[in-house]
Amino acid sequence: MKFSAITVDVTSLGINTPDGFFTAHYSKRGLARLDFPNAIGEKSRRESNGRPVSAEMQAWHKMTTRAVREVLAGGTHGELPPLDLSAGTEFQQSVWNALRKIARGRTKSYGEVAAVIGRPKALRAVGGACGANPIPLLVPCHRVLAANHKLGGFSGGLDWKRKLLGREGLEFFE
DNA sequence: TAACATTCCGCGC
DNA sequence: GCGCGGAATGTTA
Repeated sequence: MKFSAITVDVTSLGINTPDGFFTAHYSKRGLARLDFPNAIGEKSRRESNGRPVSAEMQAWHKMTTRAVREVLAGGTHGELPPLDLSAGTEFQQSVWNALRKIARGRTKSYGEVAAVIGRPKALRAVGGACGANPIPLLVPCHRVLAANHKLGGFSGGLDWKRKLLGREGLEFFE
């Protein structure tokens, strides 16, 4: 089931946090992507395209900003803007949906997540879906560990995963 | 077809 | 217990 990429104009807005400058991308449907500060050429960090941002989008960005800061501080995020997950396949969306149900400070293994969505043997694919997750932090892909309670991997860098888990109170990973 | 952010089993240490 | 090698596994580009 594929959906060839439609071109949707997205607006990029920055989020300044004690941990760096995140970038949020919004489509008409909601928050479509969230980028870590990290990284490689720190791509485009331009704020919107010069054009005024709609009131609705400003409201979304306000929620996103607050949510990101709260998560970084180790708390629970409050209200979130609508998430635009239309970029993912159905399988990926069901995985991301399952991830959102993991409470703060809790973890699941890739196998458990696979079982939750009714495909116990697709555990390997769950890993792939996590890697494709466009909205880390808000979709807590960092709470998924390997079965033996090992870290597994993380797109944004394993140090992030450790840091986030540590701030949620899992002292094991400090 | 060839990757994988997996997991399980059997080794040897 | 820990680490390594190898095999089976579902989804994706």
